[in-house]
Amino acid sequence: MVKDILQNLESEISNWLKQAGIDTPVVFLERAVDPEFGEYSTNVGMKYAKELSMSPLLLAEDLVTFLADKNPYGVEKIEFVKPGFINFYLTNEAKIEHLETIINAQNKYGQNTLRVGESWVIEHTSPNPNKAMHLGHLRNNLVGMSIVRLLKNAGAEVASDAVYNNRGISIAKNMYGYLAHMKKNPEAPTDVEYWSTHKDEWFTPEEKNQRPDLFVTECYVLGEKDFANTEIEKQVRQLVVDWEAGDTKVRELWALVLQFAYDGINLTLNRVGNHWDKIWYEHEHYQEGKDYVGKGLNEGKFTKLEDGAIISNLEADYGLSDTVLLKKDGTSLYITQDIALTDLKKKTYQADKLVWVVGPDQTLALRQLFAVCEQLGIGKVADFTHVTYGYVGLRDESGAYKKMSSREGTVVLADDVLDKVKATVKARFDEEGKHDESKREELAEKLALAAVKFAFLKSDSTQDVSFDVNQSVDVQGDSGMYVMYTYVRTRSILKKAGAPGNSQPAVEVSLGEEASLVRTLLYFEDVVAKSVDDLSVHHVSQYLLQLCSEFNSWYAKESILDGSSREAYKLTVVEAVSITIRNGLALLGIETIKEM
RNA sequence: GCCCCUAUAGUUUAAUGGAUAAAACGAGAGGCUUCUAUCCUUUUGAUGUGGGUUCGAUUCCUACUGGGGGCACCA
Repeated sequence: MVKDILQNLESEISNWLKQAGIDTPVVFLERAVDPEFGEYSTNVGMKYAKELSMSPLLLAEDLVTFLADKNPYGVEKIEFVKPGFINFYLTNEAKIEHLETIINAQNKYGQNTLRVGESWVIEHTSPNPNKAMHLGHLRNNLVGMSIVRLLKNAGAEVASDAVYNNRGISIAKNMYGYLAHMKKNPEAPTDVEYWSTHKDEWFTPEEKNQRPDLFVTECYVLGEKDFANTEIEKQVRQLVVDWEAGDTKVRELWALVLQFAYDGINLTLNRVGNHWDKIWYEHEHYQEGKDYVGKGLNEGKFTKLEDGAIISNLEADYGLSDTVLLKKDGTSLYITQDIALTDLKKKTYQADKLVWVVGPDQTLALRQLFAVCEQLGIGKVADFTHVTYGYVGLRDESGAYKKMSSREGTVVLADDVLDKVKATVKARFDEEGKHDESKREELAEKLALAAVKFAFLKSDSTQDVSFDVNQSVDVQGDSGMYVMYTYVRTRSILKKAGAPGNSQPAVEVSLGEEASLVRTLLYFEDVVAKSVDDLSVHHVSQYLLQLCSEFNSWYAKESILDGSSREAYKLTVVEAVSITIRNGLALLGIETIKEM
């Protein structure tokens, strides 16, 4: 296998360097940037030249002579070149053997063992219970889920989780908005007591023919507006106090309004294939956070201010600005409950590593949380990772970049974009008269998901992106649609050829037009490994685009089912490409279709 | 004011410190009697500015400029 060939070379190089006097050489063969440099190359010549006081080129030359003498398996040619690179050319047999490796592995191709024995907990997409999911939330989910898949694919134990931050003033605004504005008779009192005995005098989302999350958004917006009125503000704050006191009727109202929100959000999450192993409810553990803060105070790690608030002490050891851990009235803050939750997560899953997939505006808050947890002995900062994802901005007609703003009404909902793409795809099917109605519907939904997911996962998740809704609908070029189309092509060829994988491939050692495609197929596992290291799946997306582009070029030039002696071999190339695309898309959470 | 992130073709995005900075969209030219043209071929065009480290810098350091985010009792 190619893996063994590379490992063998790396260890030979490593041995040579050790003999030459390097204590712990770091050697790895990387993908050569261009076919003219072979399949793999290494820069050890330049890297260790100074330490060995040799010229890089001479070092490379000596090393190549040494390696050539070993006559390593699977290697056609080794050369040293200009600044001091060493290039490795694999034999055609080795490359073709790799195709069989792919076909034998099928769905397992691309799996690795990089994180075996590790236990990870990934928090992502904790829903905001007063909003329907917009593009920012969607990005959070797609990034979070792809990290979960990458780590599982790398052999780790992974739990994904979310927190329902379901207490506090904003929920109370929802509740008030509901009481005040969703009653059927405007004359009815805005009152919890009255509501509790006249519940059917209030609208449900069904009765308003509205999705429950949009219904809640409306409650929130109206409640927020009313909050400006000091009389109403008092009532809303009273709701929080009554909730804390455990008032049954207020709790009932609270549960009802929250359920609307979560039901609605889950419609979107289920659509995109979200999964959580565990949902934490803030109201179940926020009290425990106070105990941790009290413990830290007793141990002298935190400071009590004159007004009674408890503050962190992070300046000296962490260079971080301090934050309040407990309010002067003794009530908890976001960070208070997160301390308890972090400990809970670690204990529940015996987790080695915890990841928070959260927006960049939380960076400081999370660094403070990590540091405080370390001070309390809950875990080490090095084992906590904040994976941020950049903002999703919009582009207006003039091409200017703008943040989404609920105040300006420019928030784009996840479902709206999916629906728009779906409609475009569907219209195309209708036009072409392909498939029956239900098939069109099914394919259009899957393609819309593929297009939108790919659009988000093809670039580095930490970068801000600007999202052009119209461009997302225009599904050409570097897109999920392109990759899917290519996959469908491979399936179509394999289908026409008959059952794939049955005939023993004729190993044809001369490579033709497909040479660069076969070469690219070598790198999938390297790309996946890099994605695991970076916790970002975009390397896989970029790789798939390149693979598809090369496949399509070959496809345009050469007829595959030509009845020639090379046909069986060409089919193995097609099948290897097909499997690689399918497995790559699976890492992106994109389900393939066989026809379109 | 202080802290963090960020700057690549006209636009949207790639590039473990490595070789000629890679694609797509847009604009121009061409290609289906064929395994699905949602495709292919081709032309065009970029590392914000000044220093530094290095054999080698889009990548690391530094200053400046522009953009975004954050800064104690909100979440």
